[in-house]
Amino acid sequence: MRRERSDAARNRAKILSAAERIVATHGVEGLSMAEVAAAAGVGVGTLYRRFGDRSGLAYALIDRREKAFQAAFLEGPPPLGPGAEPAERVRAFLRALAERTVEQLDLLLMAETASPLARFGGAYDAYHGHLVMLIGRMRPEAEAYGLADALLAPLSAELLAHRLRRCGVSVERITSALDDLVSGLAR
Amino acid sequence: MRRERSDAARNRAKILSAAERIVATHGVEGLSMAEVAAAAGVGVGTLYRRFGDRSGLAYALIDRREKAFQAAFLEGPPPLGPGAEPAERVRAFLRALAERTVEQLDLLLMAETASPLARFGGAYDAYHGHLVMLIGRMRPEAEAYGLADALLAPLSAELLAHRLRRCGVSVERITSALDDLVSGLAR
DNA sequence: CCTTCAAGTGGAATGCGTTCCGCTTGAGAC
DNA sequence: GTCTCAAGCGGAACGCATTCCACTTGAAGG
Repeated sequence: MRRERSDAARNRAKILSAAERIVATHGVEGLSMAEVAAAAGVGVGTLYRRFGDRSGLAYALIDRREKAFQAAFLEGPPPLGPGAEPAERVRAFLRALAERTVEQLDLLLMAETASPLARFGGAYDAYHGHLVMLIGRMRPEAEAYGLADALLAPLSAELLAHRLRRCGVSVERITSALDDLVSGLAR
Repeated sequence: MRRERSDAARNRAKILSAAERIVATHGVEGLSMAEVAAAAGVGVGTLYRRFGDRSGLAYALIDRREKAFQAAFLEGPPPLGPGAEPAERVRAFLRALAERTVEQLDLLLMAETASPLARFGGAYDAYHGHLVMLIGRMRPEAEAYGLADALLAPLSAELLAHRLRRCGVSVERITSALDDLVSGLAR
């Protein structure tokens, strides 16, 4: 596939900065496609050509931090990156993921609402693969595939939002429960 | 709150049977509010008065089986109901939940898409409470609250749909991985 | 019966995500 | 420089969930 045309790249940038501005001033609720298009000075058709749909736009807004996060656990310094013990890496990963999810909670909720299965096949599978690898090193005989889901699924934006906002549970409590679970596996 | 008026009850029944008919013939995608209203011979306003929104209608369709399921694990015969060992009850519960979720997968996906936080505060919390109770009996010192989420979250309709339909994983594999996790806890 | 009125009703109106399609333009080929 | 055309563009049109509100009615009290 050919490289993006220069006017298209310019529009992509205009759209993203308009969207960021809108989120900053009116929150995620204010992020309607027509609104963003108007603020960016383009037609709505252009938004859809560039980002596919509403959730695609949301993921694009999330993307920069996401890339940094993936780089950190794949090749960054320990305890997140290679070099530390597998169990420690798993704990560090889950804590970092929880933190990142909370930071971007509104955008993630919006993205998942707009298109609920989009997160699988994207970031989720990358996290899952990473955990399967680490769990395999901790306990080669374990059912790493299912265990990885048991560690990841409780950190979905939706469940996290519920626990934090409606049950008044702290992130620390959630991550420390997962820590316990990992320690149980490591033994 | 007063009892439902007789015409209202009649309309509720008409709407539910129309909705069931539509799901049976055109699948969940065909279940639009206008469609259901027309098939039931009522106005859309009536649908909203009775069921709140699209996801409310979906949960109403799920409800009958849901009630039977809740009765089964709360007061039915072992191993699901009281009488069996806690660990065995947890395993039976998770297997039954997975089965029920798969059976109603399309409706559940639709309901969660339409209003993603609605499932918490409803059935999810009931399941969670049940598991917290059982885990507390298995291991009083454990972080039952977080563990319950780690057992439940992997059975969300969305993750299950992904694993079954896109990854080709079987339900048996998913539930047996959870079985292992529970056995690890029971030790 | 008759009166009263909260509960219930229907369907037009609204808002928003998404699609469609005829027009425009960047950029490679000659 | 000019030709060509795939890529890109804008915004009208569409479908669908949801809201709104003026009208109707079941049923309780007198």
